Amino acid sequence: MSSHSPARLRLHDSRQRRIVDFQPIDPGHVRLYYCGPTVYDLAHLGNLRANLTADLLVRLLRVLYPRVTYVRNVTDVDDKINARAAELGISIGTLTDATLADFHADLAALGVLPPDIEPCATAHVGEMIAMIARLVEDGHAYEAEGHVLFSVRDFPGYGQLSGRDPEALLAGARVEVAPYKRDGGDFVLWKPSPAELPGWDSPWGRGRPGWHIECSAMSHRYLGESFDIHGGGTDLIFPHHENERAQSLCAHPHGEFARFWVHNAMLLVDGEKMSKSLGNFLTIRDILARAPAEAIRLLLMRTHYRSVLDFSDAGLIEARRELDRFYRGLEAHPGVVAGALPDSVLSALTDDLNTPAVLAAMHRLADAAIAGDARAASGLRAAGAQLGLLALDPSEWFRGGEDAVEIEAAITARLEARRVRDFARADAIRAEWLARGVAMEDGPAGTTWRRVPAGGTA
RNA sequence: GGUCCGGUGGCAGAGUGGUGAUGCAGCGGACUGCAAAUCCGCGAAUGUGGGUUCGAUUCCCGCCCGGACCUCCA
Repeated sequence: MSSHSPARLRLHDSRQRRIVDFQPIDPGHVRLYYCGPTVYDLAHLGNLRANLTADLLVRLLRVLYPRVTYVRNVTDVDDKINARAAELGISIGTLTDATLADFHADLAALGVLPPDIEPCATAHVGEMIAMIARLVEDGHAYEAEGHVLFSVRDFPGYGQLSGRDPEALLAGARVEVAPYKRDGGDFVLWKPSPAELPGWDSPWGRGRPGWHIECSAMSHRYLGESFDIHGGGTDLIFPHHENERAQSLCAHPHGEFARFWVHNAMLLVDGEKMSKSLGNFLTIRDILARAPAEAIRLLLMRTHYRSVLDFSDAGLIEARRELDRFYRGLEAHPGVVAGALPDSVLSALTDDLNTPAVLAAMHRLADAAIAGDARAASGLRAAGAQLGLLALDPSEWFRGGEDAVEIEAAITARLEARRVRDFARADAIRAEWLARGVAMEDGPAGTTWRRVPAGGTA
Protein backbone atom coordinates (compact mmCIF):
# COMPACT_ATOMS: atom_id res chain seq x y z
CA MET A 1 0.00 0.00 0.00
CA SER A 2 1.32 3.42 -0.80
CA SER A 3 2.19 5.55 2.16
CA HIS A 4 1.80 8.97 0.64
CA SER A 5 -0.88 11.36 1.79
CA PRO A 6 -4.15 10.07 0.32
CA ALA A 7 -5.26 13.46 -0.92
CA ARG A 8 -2.03 14.28 -2.75
CA LEU A 9 -2.13 13.21 -6.35
CA ARG A 10 0.96 11.64 -7.85
CA LEU A 11 0.78 11.24 -11.59
CA HIS A 12 3.05 9.92 -14.30
CA ASP A 13 4.02 12.68 -16.70
CA SER A 14 5.00 11.36 -20.12
CA ARG A 15 7.16 14.36 -20.90
CA GLN A 16 9.31 13.94 -17.78
CA ARG A 17 8.93 10.16 -17.97
CA ARG A 18 8.44 9.85 -14.24
CA ILE A 19 5.84 10.10 -11.53
CA VAL A 20 5.52 13.62 -10.22
CA ASP A 21 3.38 15.52 -7.75
CA PHE A 22 0.44 16.96 -9.62
CA GLN A 23 0.37 20.72 -9.10
CA PRO A 24 -2.53 22.47 -10.81
CA ILE A 25 -1.94 25.87 -12.31
CA ASP A 26 -5.04 27.04 -10.45
CA PRO A 27 -5.94 24.79 -7.49
CA GLY A 28 -9.42 26.24 -7.68
CA HIS A 29 -9.95 25.04 -11.23
CA VAL A 30 -8.26 22.06 -12.85
CA ARG A 31 -8.41 21.92 -16.64
CA LEU A 32 -7.74 18.97 -18.87
CA TYR A 33 -8.00 18.03 -22.51
CA TYR A 34 -8.30 14.60 -24.06
CA CYS A 35 -8.16 13.68 -27.71
CA GLY A 36 -11.58 12.31 -28.55
CA PRO A 37 -12.84 10.14 -31.36
CA THR A 38 -12.60 10.52 -35.09
CA VAL A 39 -16.22 9.77 -35.86
CA TYR A 40 -16.22 7.40 -38.80
CA ASP A 41 -16.80 4.00 -37.18
CA LEU A 42 -17.91 2.33 -33.97
CA ALA A 43 -15.66 2.82 -30.98
CA HIS A 44 -13.47 -0.15 -30.06
CA LEU A 45 -11.97 -1.45 -26.86
CA GLY A 46 -8.85 0.65 -27.26
CA ASN A 47 -10.95 3.78 -27.45
CA LEU A 48 -12.76 2.59 -24.37
CA ARG A 49 -9.53 2.16 -22.46
CA ALA A 50 -8.45 5.72 -23.17
CA ASN A 51 -11.84 7.16 -22.30
CA LEU A 52 -12.10 5.08 -19.17
CA THR A 53 -8.67 6.21 -18.02
CA ALA A 54 -9.78 9.79 -18.53
CA ASP A 55 -13.01 9.07 -16.71
CA LEU A 56 -11.21 7.67 -13.67
CA LEU A 57 -8.82 10.59 -13.65
CA VAL A 58 -11.59 13.17 -13.91
CA ARG A 59 -13.68 11.45 -11.23
CA LEU A 60 -10.66 11.57 -8.95
CA LEU A 61 -9.85 15.21 -9.73
CA ARG A 62 -13.43 16.14 -8.85
CA VAL A 63 -12.88 14.66 -5.40
CA LEU A 64 -9.61 16.52 -4.91
CA TYR A 65 -10.42 19.92 -6.42
CA PRO A 66 -13.44 22.21 -6.28
CA ARG A 67 -13.79 22.69 -10.01
CA VAL A 68 -12.70 20.62 -13.00
CA THR A 69 -13.20 21.35 -16.68
CA TYR A 70 -12.77 18.35 -18.90
CA VAL A 71 -12.67 18.98 -22.64
CA ARG A 72 -12.77 16.11 -25.11
CA ASN A 73 -12.92 16.98 -28.77
CA VAL A 74 -14.67 15.31 -31.68
CA THR A 75 -12.77 15.02 -34.93
CA ASP A 76 -15.45 15.33 -37.56
CA VAL A 77 -13.32 16.35 -40.51
CA ASP A 78 -10.81 13.77 -41.62
CA ASP A 79 -9.84 11.76 -44.69
CA LYS A 80 -11.05 8.54 -43.11
CA ILE A 81 -14.47 10.11 -42.62
CA ASN A 82 -14.58 11.21 -46.23
CA ALA A 83 -13.63 7.76 -47.43
CA ARG A 84 -16.13 6.03 -45.20
CA ALA A 85 -19.02 8.29 -46.19
CA ALA A 86 -18.26 7.69 -49.85
CA GLU A 87 -18.08 3.96 -49.23
CA LEU A 88 -21.47 3.96 -47.49
CA GLY A 89 -22.96 6.37 -49.96
CA ILE A 90 -24.15 8.75 -47.27
CA SER A 91 -23.34 12.34 -46.53
CA ILE A 92 -20.46 13.18 -44.28
CA GLY A 93 -22.77 14.90 -41.80
CA THR A 94 -25.00 11.84 -41.60
CA LEU A 95 -22.03 9.64 -40.92
CA THR A 96 -20.47 11.86 -38.28
CA ASP A 97 -23.77 12.52 -36.48
CA ALA A 98 -24.66 8.85 -36.32
CA THR A 99 -21.18 7.77 -35.28
CA LEU A 100 -21.03 10.37 -32.53
CA ALA A 101 -24.41 9.23 -31.22
CA ASP A 102 -23.16 5.64 -31.16
CA PHE A 103 -20.02 6.73 -29.37
CA HIS A 104 -22.03 8.52 -26.70
CA ALA A 105 -24.34 5.54 -26.23
CA ASP A 106 -21.46 3.07 -25.93
CA LEU A 107 -19.59 5.14 -23.37
CA ALA A 108 -22.75 5.80 -21.39
CA ALA A 109 -23.41 2.05 -21.27
CA LEU A 110 -19.99 1.64 -19.69
CA GLY A 111 -20.57 4.37 -17.11
CA VAL A 112 -18.08 6.78 -18.66
CA LEU A 113 -19.23 10.27 -17.71
CA PRO A 114 -19.46 12.86 -20.49
CA PRO A 115 -16.91 15.66 -20.74
CA ASP A 116 -17.87 19.19 -19.72
CA ILE A 117 -17.19 20.50 -23.20
CA GLU A 118 -17.14 18.44 -26.37
CA PRO A 119 -16.17 20.69 -29.24
CA CYS A 120 -16.37 19.57 -32.85
CA ALA A 121 -13.53 20.40 -35.18
CA THR A 122 -15.84 21.65 -37.91
CA ALA A 123 -17.23 24.29 -35.57
CA HIS A 124 -13.77 25.68 -34.89
CA VAL A 125 -12.16 26.02 -38.27
CA GLY A 126 -12.08 29.80 -37.76
CA GLU A 127 -9.89 29.38 -34.68
CA MET A 128 -7.65 26.98 -36.58
CA ILE A 129 -7.22 29.40 -39.46
CA ALA A 130 -6.41 32.19 -37.03
CA MET A 131 -3.79 30.04 -35.31
CA ILE A 132 -2.25 28.97 -38.61
CA ALA A 133 -2.16 32.57 -39.79
CA ARG A 134 -0.34 33.52 -36.64
CA LEU A 135 2.20 30.75 -37.11
CA VAL A 136 2.81 31.86 -40.69
CA GLU A 137 3.13 35.47 -39.61
CA ASP A 138 5.69 34.60 -36.94
CA GLY A 139 7.71 32.48 -39.34
CA HIS A 140 6.89 29.12 -37.79
CA ALA A 141 4.97 27.98 -40.82
CA TYR A 142 5.14 28.44 -44.58
CA GLU A 143 2.91 28.04 -47.57
CA ALA A 144 3.88 25.65 -50.35
CA GLU A 145 1.74 24.44 -53.25
CA GLY A 146 -1.50 25.32 -51.52
CA HIS A 147 -0.43 23.65 -48.28
CA VAL A 148 0.62 25.35 -45.11
CA LEU A 149 3.36 23.47 -43.29
CA PHE A 150 4.78 23.78 -39.82
CA SER A 151 8.54 24.11 -39.79
CA VAL A 152 9.92 21.78 -37.15
CA ARG A 153 13.43 23.15 -37.62
CA ASP A 154 12.16 26.34 -36.17
CA PHE A 155 11.06 24.95 -32.82
CA PRO A 156 13.97 23.96 -30.56
CA GLY A 157 11.76 21.96 -28.20
CA TYR A 158 10.62 19.65 -30.97
CA GLY A 159 11.02 16.03 -29.90
CA GLN A 160 11.00 16.84 -26.20
CA LEU A 161 7.67 15.25 -25.43
CA SER A 162 8.28 12.01 -27.30
CA GLY A 163 11.93 11.81 -26.33
CA ARG A 164 13.18 11.93 -29.87
CA ASP A 165 16.27 13.46 -31.35
CA PRO A 166 15.30 16.70 -33.12
CA GLU A 167 17.94 16.14 -35.79
CA ALA A 168 16.51 12.75 -36.64
CA LEU A 169 13.01 14.20 -36.74
CA LEU A 170 14.03 16.77 -39.30
CA ALA A 171 14.53 13.96 -41.75
CA GLY A 172 10.93 12.92 -41.29
CA ALA A 173 9.20 9.85 -42.59
CA ARG A 174 11.20 6.85 -43.65
CA VAL A 175 9.25 6.26 -46.79
CA GLU A 176 7.91 9.33 -48.49
CA VAL A 177 8.62 13.01 -48.10
CA ALA A 178 6.47 15.42 -50.04
CA PRO A 179 8.68 17.50 -52.32
CA TYR A 180 7.24 20.79 -51.10
CA LYS A 181 8.46 20.25 -47.53
CA ARG A 182 11.50 22.17 -46.40
CA ASP A 183 12.34 19.43 -43.93
CA GLY A 184 10.95 15.92 -44.04
CA GLY A 185 9.56 16.26 -40.54
CA ASP A 186 7.46 19.30 -41.38
CA PHE A 187 3.78 18.57 -41.05
CA VAL A 188 0.60 19.88 -42.60
CA LEU A 189 -1.44 22.60 -40.92
CA TRP A 190 -3.71 23.25 -43.89
CA LYS A 191 -4.22 21.45 -47.16
CA PRO A 192 -6.19 22.19 -50.29
CA SER A 193 -9.57 20.57 -50.62
CA PRO A 194 -11.30 19.77 -53.92
CA ALA A 195 -14.88 20.89 -54.50
CA GLU A 196 -16.39 17.49 -53.68
CA LEU A 197 -14.77 17.32 -50.24
CA PRO A 198 -15.40 19.46 -47.16
CA GLY A 199 -13.54 22.72 -47.36
CA TRP A 200 -13.36 26.19 -45.91
CA ASP A 201 -12.17 29.43 -47.42
CA SER A 202 -8.86 30.58 -46.04
CA PRO A 203 -6.03 32.96 -46.86
CA TRP A 204 -4.44 29.96 -48.62
CA GLY A 205 -7.47 29.05 -50.69
CA ARG A 206 -10.28 26.57 -50.12
CA GLY A 207 -9.01 23.80 -47.94
CA ARG A 208 -9.28 21.78 -44.77
CA PRO A 209 -7.19 21.53 -41.63
CA GLY A 210 -4.38 19.08 -40.98
CA TRP A 211 -4.76 16.50 -38.28
CA HIS A 212 -3.09 18.22 -35.34
CA ILE A 213 -4.24 21.81 -35.49
CA GLU A 214 -7.76 21.23 -34.22
CA CYS A 215 -6.59 20.15 -30.78
CA SER A 216 -4.28 23.12 -30.49
CA ALA A 217 -7.03 25.50 -31.52
CA MET A 218 -9.78 24.01 -29.39
CA SER A 219 -7.72 23.49 -26.26
CA HIS A 220 -6.69 27.13 -26.51
CA ARG A 221 -10.25 28.26 -27.04
CA TYR A 222 -11.65 26.41 -24.02
CA LEU A 223 -8.71 26.03 -21.65
CA GLY A 224 -6.33 28.85 -22.52
CA GLU A 225 -2.63 29.01 -23.34
CA SER A 226 -1.74 26.87 -20.34
CA PHE A 227 -3.72 24.07 -18.82
CA ASP A 228 -3.06 21.17 -16.52
CA ILE A 229 -3.38 17.82 -18.21
CA HIS A 230 -3.44 16.57 -21.76
CA GLY A 231 -4.13 12.90 -22.32
CA GLY A 232 -4.66 10.11 -24.76
CA GLY A 233 -3.17 6.78 -25.81
CA THR A 234 0.59 6.31 -26.04
CA ASP A 235 0.27 5.98 -29.77
CA LEU A 236 -0.67 9.65 -29.90
CA ILE A 237 2.56 10.86 -28.30
CA PHE A 238 4.21 10.99 -31.67
CA PRO A 239 3.44 12.60 -33.92
CA HIS A 240 0.08 13.96 -32.78
CA HIS A 241 0.89 15.34 -29.35
CA GLU A 242 4.40 16.33 -30.24
CA ASN A 243 3.02 18.38 -33.12
CA GLU A 244 0.19 19.87 -31.12
CA ARG A 245 2.68 20.98 -28.54
CA ALA A 246 4.98 22.50 -31.14
CA GLN A 247 2.15 24.45 -32.76
CA SER A 248 0.71 25.69 -29.52
CA LEU A 249 3.98 26.72 -27.94
CA CYS A 250 4.97 28.59 -31.09
CA ALA A 251 1.58 30.26 -31.46
CA HIS A 252 1.45 31.17 -27.77
CA PRO A 253 5.07 31.52 -26.67
CA HIS A 254 4.12 32.82 -23.25
CA GLY A 255 2.00 29.82 -22.40
CA GLU A 256 3.20 26.38 -21.41
CA PHE A 257 0.41 24.44 -23.20
CA ALA A 258 -0.15 21.23 -21.19
CA ARG A 259 1.74 20.92 -17.91
CA PHE A 260 1.25 17.20 -17.49
CA TRP A 261 0.86 14.53 -20.11
CA VAL A 262 -1.01 11.36 -19.27
CA HIS A 263 -0.91 8.48 -21.70
CA ASN A 264 -2.50 5.07 -21.37
CA ALA A 265 -0.84 1.97 -22.78
CA MET A 266 -2.26 -0.04 -25.64
CA LEU A 267 -4.60 -2.96 -25.46
CA LEU A 268 -4.10 -6.34 -27.08
CA VAL A 269 -6.78 -8.86 -27.92
CA ASP A 270 -5.68 -12.43 -27.21
CA GLY A 271 -2.08 -11.30 -27.42
CA GLU A 272 -2.40 -9.45 -30.70
CA LYS A 273 -2.24 -5.77 -31.37
CA MET A 274 -5.61 -4.28 -32.08
CA SER A 275 -5.79 -1.53 -34.63
CA LYS A 276 -8.14 -0.11 -37.14
CA SER A 277 -5.70 -0.69 -39.95
CA LEU A 278 -5.38 -4.39 -39.09
CA GLY A 279 -9.15 -4.67 -38.91
CA ASN A 280 -9.09 -6.96 -35.87
CA PHE A 281 -10.64 -4.57 -33.45
CA LEU A 282 -13.40 -5.48 -31.04
CA THR A 283 -15.99 -2.80 -30.75
CA ILE A 284 -17.51 -1.79 -27.44
CA ARG A 285 -20.75 -3.16 -28.77
CA ASP A 286 -19.26 -6.57 -29.50
CA ILE A 287 -18.22 -6.89 -25.89
CA LEU A 288 -21.40 -5.46 -24.40
CA ALA A 289 -23.22 -8.32 -26.08
CA ARG A 290 -21.01 -10.79 -24.26
CA ALA A 291 -20.68 -9.50 -20.72
CA PRO A 292 -22.24 -7.12 -18.22
CA ALA A 293 -21.01 -3.56 -18.58
CA GLU A 294 -19.58 -3.48 -15.07
CA ALA A 295 -17.53 -6.60 -15.75
CA ILE A 296 -16.00 -4.92 -18.81
CA ARG A 297 -15.29 -1.81 -16.81
CA LEU A 298 -13.70 -3.76 -14.00
CA LEU A 299 -11.65 -5.84 -16.41
CA LEU A 300 -10.04 -2.69 -17.75
CA MET A 301 -9.26 -1.51 -14.23
CA ARG A 302 -7.55 -4.77 -13.28
CA THR A 303 -4.49 -3.63 -15.20
CA HIS A 304 -2.74 -0.36 -14.43
CA TYR A 305 -3.41 2.17 -17.19
CA ARG A 306 0.28 2.38 -18.16
CA SER A 307 0.67 -1.35 -18.69
CA VAL A 308 -0.30 -3.21 -21.80
CA LEU A 309 -3.58 -5.01 -21.24
CA ASP A 310 -4.31 -8.28 -22.97
CA PHE A 311 -8.06 -8.57 -23.34
CA SER A 312 -9.52 -12.08 -23.22
CA ASP A 313 -12.73 -13.87 -22.41
CA ALA A 314 -11.02 -15.56 -19.48
CA GLY A 315 -10.32 -12.13 -18.04
CA LEU A 316 -13.93 -11.15 -18.55
CA ILE A 317 -15.13 -14.14 -16.58
CA GLU A 318 -12.69 -13.40 -13.77
CA ALA A 319 -13.84 -9.80 -13.65
CA ARG A 320 -17.39 -11.03 -13.35
CA ARG A 321 -16.49 -13.27 -10.43
CA GLU A 322 -14.76 -10.40 -8.66
CA LEU A 323 -17.92 -8.37 -9.00
CA ASP A 324 -19.86 -11.31 -7.59
CA ARG A 325 -17.71 -11.04 -4.50
CA PHE A 326 -18.22 -7.28 -4.20
CA TYR A 327 -21.96 -7.58 -4.65
CA ARG A 328 -22.06 -10.28 -1.98
CA GLY A 329 -20.52 -7.76 0.36
CA LEU A 330 -23.33 -5.34 -0.43
CA GLU A 331 -25.97 -8.03 -0.33
CA ALA A 332 -24.99 -8.77 3.26
CA HIS A 333 -26.12 -5.24 4.17
CA PRO A 334 -29.38 -4.46 2.38
CA GLY A 335 -29.95 -0.79 1.76
CA VAL A 336 -26.40 0.21 2.64
CA VAL A 337 -25.54 3.68 1.35
CA ALA A 338 -22.15 5.04 0.36
CA GLY A 339 -20.15 6.52 3.19
CA ALA A 340 -16.85 8.34 3.01
CA LEU A 341 -14.37 7.05 0.46
CA PRO A 342 -11.98 4.81 2.46
CA ASP A 343 -8.40 6.07 2.66
CA SER A 344 -7.15 2.75 1.33
CA VAL A 345 -9.06 3.41 -1.87
CA LEU A 346 -8.25 7.09 -2.16
CA SER A 347 -4.54 6.62 -1.55
CA ALA A 348 -4.36 3.90 -4.20
CA LEU A 349 -6.15 6.15 -6.69
CA THR A 350 -3.97 9.14 -5.98
CA ASP A 351 -0.92 6.93 -6.45
CA ASP A 352 -0.97 7.36 -10.23
CA LEU A 353 -4.40 5.75 -10.56
CA ASN A 354 -3.31 2.42 -9.16
CA THR A 355 -6.58 0.67 -9.87
CA PRO A 356 -5.27 -2.87 -9.15
CA ALA A 357 -4.43 -1.67 -5.64
CA VAL A 358 -7.88 -0.11 -5.40
CA LEU A 359 -9.45 -3.44 -6.23
CA ALA A 360 -7.31 -5.17 -3.61
CA ALA A 361 -8.59 -2.64 -1.06
CA MET A 362 -12.14 -3.31 -2.21
CA HIS A 363 -11.66 -7.03 -1.67
CA ARG A 364 -10.65 -6.37 1.90
CA LEU A 365 -13.79 -4.26 2.31
CA ALA A 366 -15.94 -6.96 0.77
CA ASP A 367 -14.42 -9.59 3.07
CA ALA A 368 -15.21 -7.42 6.09
CA ALA A 369 -18.70 -6.65 4.84
CA ILE A 370 -19.48 -10.33 4.34
CA ALA A 371 -18.22 -10.94 7.86
CA GLY A 372 -20.79 -8.44 9.11
CA ASP A 373 -19.02 -5.07 9.10
CA ALA A 374 -21.62 -2.52 7.97
CA ARG A 375 -19.05 0.28 7.79
CA ALA A 376 -16.99 -1.76 5.36
CA ALA A 377 -20.08 -2.28 3.19
CA SER A 378 -20.65 1.45 3.20
CA GLY A 379 -17.01 2.02 2.22
CA LEU A 380 -17.32 -0.56 -0.52
CA ARG A 381 -20.35 1.22 -1.90
CA ALA A 382 -18.41 4.49 -1.86
CA ALA A 383 -15.46 2.89 -3.62
CA GLY A 384 -17.80 1.52 -6.25
CA ALA A 385 -19.40 4.91 -6.78
CA GLN A 386 -15.98 6.50 -7.18
CA LEU A 387 -14.96 3.94 -9.79
CA GLY A 388 -18.28 3.80 -11.60
CA LEU A 389 -18.97 0.27 -10.34
CA LEU A 390 -21.50 -1.41 -8.03
CA ALA A 391 -24.27 0.83 -9.29
CA LEU A 392 -26.79 -2.01 -9.31
CA ASP A 393 -28.83 -3.50 -6.54
CA PRO A 394 -27.23 -6.87 -5.68
CA SER A 395 -30.41 -8.67 -6.66
CA GLU A 396 -30.28 -6.95 -10.05
CA TRP A 397 -26.65 -7.97 -10.50
CA PHE A 398 -27.27 -11.59 -9.56
CA ARG A 399 -30.77 -12.07 -10.84
CA GLY A 400 -31.59 -9.34 -13.34
CA GLY A 401 -33.33 -10.36 -16.54
CA GLU A 402 -36.67 -11.45 -17.81
CA ASP A 403 -37.06 -15.18 -17.23
CA ALA A 404 -37.33 -15.05 -13.44
CA VAL A 405 -40.79 -16.62 -13.42
CA GLU A 406 -39.59 -19.59 -15.41
CA ILE A 407 -36.59 -19.99 -13.13
CA GLU A 408 -38.75 -19.85 -10.00
CA ALA A 409 -40.98 -22.54 -11.48
CA ALA A 410 -37.94 -24.73 -12.13
CA ILE A 411 -36.79 -24.21 -8.57
CA THR A 412 -40.19 -25.25 -7.27
CA ALA A 413 -40.07 -28.39 -9.40
CA ARG A 414 -36.60 -29.11 -8.17
CA LEU A 415 -37.56 -28.62 -4.53
CA GLU A 416 -40.35 -31.15 -5.00
CA ALA A 417 -37.88 -33.61 -6.52
CA ARG A 418 -35.58 -33.09 -3.57
CA ARG A 419 -38.45 -33.55 -1.14
CA VAL A 420 -39.13 -37.01 -2.53
CA ARG A 421 -35.37 -37.59 -2.62
CA ASP A 422 -35.28 -37.86 -6.41
CA PHE A 423 -31.80 -36.39 -6.50
CA ALA A 424 -31.11 -37.46 -10.06
CA ARG A 425 -33.97 -35.28 -11.24
CA ALA A 426 -33.01 -32.42 -8.91
CA ASP A 427 -29.44 -32.48 -10.20
CA ALA A 428 -30.62 -32.64 -13.80
CA ILE A 429 -32.71 -29.51 -13.36
CA ARG A 430 -29.81 -27.73 -11.76
CA ALA A 431 -27.40 -28.80 -14.51
CA GLU A 432 -29.78 -27.74 -17.23
CA TRP A 433 -30.10 -24.26 -15.81
CA LEU A 434 -26.42 -23.93 -15.12
CA ALA A 435 -25.80 -24.52 -18.81
CA ARG A 436 -28.27 -21.72 -19.48
CA GLY A 437 -26.39 -19.36 -17.19
CA VAL A 438 -28.35 -19.80 -13.98
CA ALA A 439 -26.82 -21.30 -10.85
CA MET A 440 -29.22 -22.74 -8.27
CA GLU A 441 -27.93 -22.75 -4.73
CA ASP A 442 -29.49 -24.49 -1.74
CA GLY A 443 -29.04 -22.75 1.57
CA PRO A 444 -30.52 -23.00 5.05
CA ALA A 445 -33.15 -20.44 4.07
CA GLY A 446 -34.16 -22.21 0.88
CA THR A 447 -32.96 -22.25 -2.69
CA THR A 448 -31.68 -19.09 -4.36
CA TRP A 449 -30.39 -18.52 -7.83
CA ARG A 450 -28.05 -16.17 -9.65
CA ARG A 451 -26.76 -15.61 -13.13
CA VAL A 452 -23.33 -16.88 -14.15
CA PRO A 453 -21.58 -16.96 -17.52
CA ALA A 454 -23.69 -19.24 -19.72
CA GLY A 455 -22.41 -22.80 -19.87
CA GLY A 456 -20.13 -21.82 -17.03
CA THR A 457 -18.93 -23.99 -14.23
CA ALA A 458 -19.48 -21.36 -11.56
C1' G B 1 17.84 -0.06 -37.97
C1' G B 2 16.59 4.14 -34.19
C1' U B 3 13.95 5.48 -29.62
C1' C B 4 11.20 3.89 -25.50
C1' C B 5 8.62 0.41 -22.14
C1' G B 6 8.36 -4.21 -19.85
C1' G B 7 9.67 -9.67 -18.06
C1' U B 8 6.82 -11.26 -10.59
C1' G B 9 3.23 -18.13 -8.37
C1' G B 10 -0.70 -22.41 -13.01
C1' C B 11 -3.12 -17.65 -14.93
C1' A B 12 -4.15 -12.37 -14.05
C1' G B 13 -1.70 -8.46 -11.59
C1' A B 14 0.38 -4.52 -7.69
C1' G B 15 4.11 -2.94 -4.46
C1' U B 16 8.88 -2.84 -2.29
C1' G B 17 16.87 -1.72 -0.78
C1' G B 18 15.50 -5.95 4.60
C1' U B 19 9.06 -11.25 6.64
C1' G B 20 6.89 -10.77 -1.97
C1' A B 21 -0.35 -7.38 -2.16
C1' U B 22 -4.85 -8.92 -4.30
C1' G B 23 -7.95 -11.91 -7.52
C1' C B 24 -8.95 -16.40 -10.32
C1' A B 25 -7.65 -21.45 -10.48
C1' G B 26 -5.82 -25.70 -7.33
C1' C B 27 -5.47 -28.68 -2.61
C1' G B 28 -7.31 -30.14 2.64
C1' G B 29 -11.30 -29.37 6.23
C1' A B 30 -16.37 -27.45 8.01
C1' C B 31 -21.26 -26.96 5.84
C1' U B 32 -24.49 -29.64 1.83
C1' G B 33 -28.31 -35.49 -0.30
C1' C B 34 -24.40 -33.83 -3.90
C1' A B 35 -23.03 -29.06 -5.26
C1' A B 36 -22.78 -23.73 -4.97
C1' A B 37 -22.08 -19.73 -1.70
C1' U B 38 -19.73 -18.98 3.04
C1' C B 39 -16.01 -20.05 6.78
C1' C B 40 -11.02 -22.24 8.49
C1' G B 41 -6.39 -23.77 6.57
C1' C B 42 -2.44 -25.02 2.60
C1' G B 43 0.96 -25.09 -1.42
C1' A B 44 2.88 -21.90 -5.24
C1' A B 45 6.73 -16.48 -8.27
C1' U B 46 10.67 -11.93 -8.95
C1' G B 47 13.84 -14.13 -17.25
C1' U B 48 19.46 -14.58 -17.24
C1' G B 49 24.78 -13.33 -16.08
C1' G B 50 27.57 -9.77 -13.56
C1' G B 51 28.14 -5.13 -10.43
C1' U B 52 27.02 -1.74 -6.09
C1' U B 53 25.38 -3.00 -0.95
C1' C B 54 25.71 -5.80 5.48
C1' G B 55 21.45 -7.12 2.42
C1' A B 56 18.87 -6.58 -4.53
C1' U B 57 12.78 -8.67 -6.92
C1' U B 58 13.73 -3.32 -6.33
C1' C B 59 19.57 0.50 -8.14
C1' C B 60 23.55 -0.04 -12.36
C1' C B 61 25.63 -2.84 -16.81
C1' G B 62 25.50 -6.97 -20.37
C1' C B 63 22.49 -10.87 -22.51
C1' C B 64 17.86 -13.30 -23.82
C1' C B 65 12.63 -12.64 -24.59
C1' G B 66 8.10 -9.69 -25.38
C1' G B 67 5.69 -5.11 -26.64
C1' A B 68 5.11 0.09 -28.33
C1' C B 69 6.41 4.23 -31.41
C1' C B 70 9.31 5.89 -35.86
C1' U B 71 3.93 10.88 -39.67
C1' C B 72 -3.66 6.18 -40.09
C1' C B 73 -4.25 4.71 -34.77
C1' A B 74 -6.71 5.17 -27.99
